[in-house]
Order: sequence, then structure tokens, then C-alpha cells
Amino acid sequence: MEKETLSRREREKLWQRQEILNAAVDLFSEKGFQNVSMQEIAEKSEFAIGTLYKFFQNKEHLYKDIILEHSQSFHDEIMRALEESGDEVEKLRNFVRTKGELFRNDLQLIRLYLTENRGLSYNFKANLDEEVRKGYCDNLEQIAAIFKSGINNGRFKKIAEPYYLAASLDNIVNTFLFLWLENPERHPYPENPDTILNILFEGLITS
Amino acid sequence: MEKETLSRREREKLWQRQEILNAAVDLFSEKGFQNVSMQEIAEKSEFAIGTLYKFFQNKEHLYKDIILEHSQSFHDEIMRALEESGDEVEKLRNFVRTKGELFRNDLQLIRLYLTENRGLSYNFKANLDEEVRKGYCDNLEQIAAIFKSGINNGRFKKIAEPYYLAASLDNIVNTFLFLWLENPERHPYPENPDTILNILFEGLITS
DNA sequence: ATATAATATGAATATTGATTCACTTTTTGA
DNA sequence: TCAAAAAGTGAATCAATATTCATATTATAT
Repeated sequence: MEKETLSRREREKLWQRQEILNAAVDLFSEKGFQNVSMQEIAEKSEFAIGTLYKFFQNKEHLYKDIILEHSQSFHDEIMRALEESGDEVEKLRNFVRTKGELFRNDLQLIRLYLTENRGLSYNFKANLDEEVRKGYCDNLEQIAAIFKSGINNGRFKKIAEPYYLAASLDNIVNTFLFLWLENPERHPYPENPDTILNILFEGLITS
Repeated sequence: MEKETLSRREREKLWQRQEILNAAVDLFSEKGFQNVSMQEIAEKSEFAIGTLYKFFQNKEHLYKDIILEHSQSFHDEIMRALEESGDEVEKLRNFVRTKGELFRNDLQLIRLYLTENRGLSYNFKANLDEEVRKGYCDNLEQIAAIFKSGINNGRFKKIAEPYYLAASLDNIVNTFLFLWLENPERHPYPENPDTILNILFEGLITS
């Protein structure tokens, strides 16, 4: 609706808000929610503590905004990759490639993502989870749809329910990302997505 | 070395210690480390706060002891399952079955395990991780050895490095455990381990 | 240029919870 | 039975930090 209706002041406000958010991401992704104080965020962003509270109701909201923003853009990009044209196999390749790239380009993201999506979260994070999980589930459903379509048109065998295939694939990708994270030289994330996909594509058992 | 050399008093000490530990597991697995106070643990175990400090140096040590104890027994049982006689396929079945049982019999364990092994940990937990990770890695290596052996004797095709296969399988199992955790009726953990293993065993692509 | 409103500041406050330790109670051994 | 040692107690201490708000600064409009 409103495009350039933002006044200079309003744009500045937005910019400042982003400054705070950026400083906070750095800190949260490095040390985790509990181990970052508002003091630190204030120092890093070069605002006074009181100012942070002008922008965010409290520490939790500040954190939520970050998580929601990041995870939404992450899930959006995955969704885009899944919708790119191509047959089922090509779409899965896109997924594996894109998720790998997104993560490796943004270590912060991976850390935030892992602290949020793995591990169980307690307290206020539980609600947060719900919104984040929504995006995650959408992704999974989309992947499941690809498997289903492949099964329907005979390209795939139905070795498991599509949804389980989707969840499994996602976790296999996570496996490789984890290994990469632990030791990038020893376990580089595969150039070729088929290195990962073959775990699903090719049968292990000799027939 | 010393078997029944424990005096009545010493046995009582051990028992009390266990009482505290038990109360603490309940709380930690329900609410997470940060959200449990020593006060709560004292109340639940019916000792005074001061007494807790007679048994444990501090809150972190108390927590560490729990994690180490639980994860060690967990990894030991997995290892036992992997060593049970049988061919490669049978061993993998044992693994899938056993890990599933261990988790479902002990929801607490699953929660502790997930908070420890997934997600990233900061602070003191990092060291802890190292010890816990040791047991985890041993398990993985053992599984990898099974894949390797199967590949060598021609029972398996080498669709990926054995270690990657092991990590992938473990995460596929986690996938199913997660789904079960979220919604046990809708996603029961499969009776038949092959439901899970087939994701690896059977090729997805129609040949 | 000046008054008024909007914004920014950070010292002071409030809360939470880990840890200590002086004191009480119980156990032990002579 | 009794004194010394061991164990148990929990109110008081201490530290960390989230949040507030009276004050100072800056922007806006007349």
C-alpha cells in the first residue's frame, strides 16, 4: 500500500532498528540467548540500553524478531528453490544445493537455526517455535509433494510415505551440514547434490 | 577392586546422591538447565540447598553428572545392540529397534539427549559435549564398520562413504523419533525396523 | 530564535537465583 | 553416656542483569 510514504525520520528509525538487530544477531549466534546481555547489545550497536527498549518491548521480543526474520527469509529461499522448474529429481537437487549454500554462506544463520530447530526449546521459545515451525513444515510439505508426484508418475518407487521421505532427506542434508560444520576440510559439503541424494536414490542392498 | 567394602553409611550416601540426581533429571528434562533452580531441586529431593552442595560442587557439576551418566548408559546399550550376533542387516535392525526402544522408554532421556546432542551448546556445556560426543562417535564408528563390512563382502553397494551412511542412518532414525515425539498417534515409531531401513536399502529411483 | 515535542541516555532499581557458612542435629567410637 | 566428628540446614550474601524513568539532548514548527 504505502511505498515511499516513509519520511526521512521513519527511514532512519528503520535503519537504526536494523543496526540493533544486526549487532544482536552477531552476539546471539555467537553466545546464545541467555549469554548475551542487553548491555552488550547496547555497546555493540552503540545505542544506550534505554534506547533498545524504545525499539523492542524486551529482550525476548528482540530475539523473536531476529529469529522470525531470519528463518522466514531462509524458508522463503528454500521454497523458491523447490518451485524452480524441472522434474522431481531436479527439484530435489535444487533443494540440496540451495540449503547447502544458504547455510555455508551464513554461519550465523546455521547457528541460530540449530539452536532453534534442533534441541528442544523451553519457555517463551515454545511459542516462537510455533511460528518458525510453520515455515519449516511448509517446506517439508512441499518436498513431500515432490516425492508424491514422483511416485505417482512412476519415476520413484514408494519406499516410504512421502512425508517421511521428505523429513528423512532434510535430515540427511542436516547430517552433511553438521559434518561440514565440525570439520570443513575433512567433510566439505558435496559439490554434487547427488552425493547426498544417492543415499536415497540408489538402493544399498545389492539386488 | 572394592566390592562390598562399602559401609552402610557409604551406601546411604550413594543412595541420597541418587535421590538428588533423580529429582534433578526430572526437572532438567522438563525445563532445561537454565530454567531449573537449585531451590527447586532441593525441594523436590527433600534436602536443603546446602546439602546439595555437599554432594556436588555446583549446579554445573550436578548437571554434568546427570548427562554423563545417562548418555553413557545410552551409548553402552546401543553398542551392545550393535555387537549382537547376526549379519550386517540384522545388526542394523538391532540398532534401529534398540535406539527406538531406549528413547520411547525414557522420554526424559530423549529430551536430555536432544538438548545435548542437537542444538549447539555454549559455555561450560562445550567441554561436556566433548565427553558425551566421544560415546556418540564410538557408536557411529561402530555403525560405519558394519556398513564397511557389508560393502566389502558384497552385501551392500557403496552408495556413500560408510561413515556418511552411518551418520545418515542415525539421523533418519532421529527423524522418526522426532515425528513420534511430536505426535505419537499419528507417527508411531515403526514396529518393523525395515520401515526405516528401507529408505536406505531400497533405491528410490526406478531402474 | 525560541518553545515544544520527540528522542536518547544510563544511573538507579528490582529481581532472580547461585553459593556460602555459622549454626543445629545426628552419628560415631570410646 | 558423652564428647568429638560428620552431616545437614537455610537465612544471608553476592552477583548478574533486565528493566525503568528522571533528565539531557536533539529535532521541529512557529
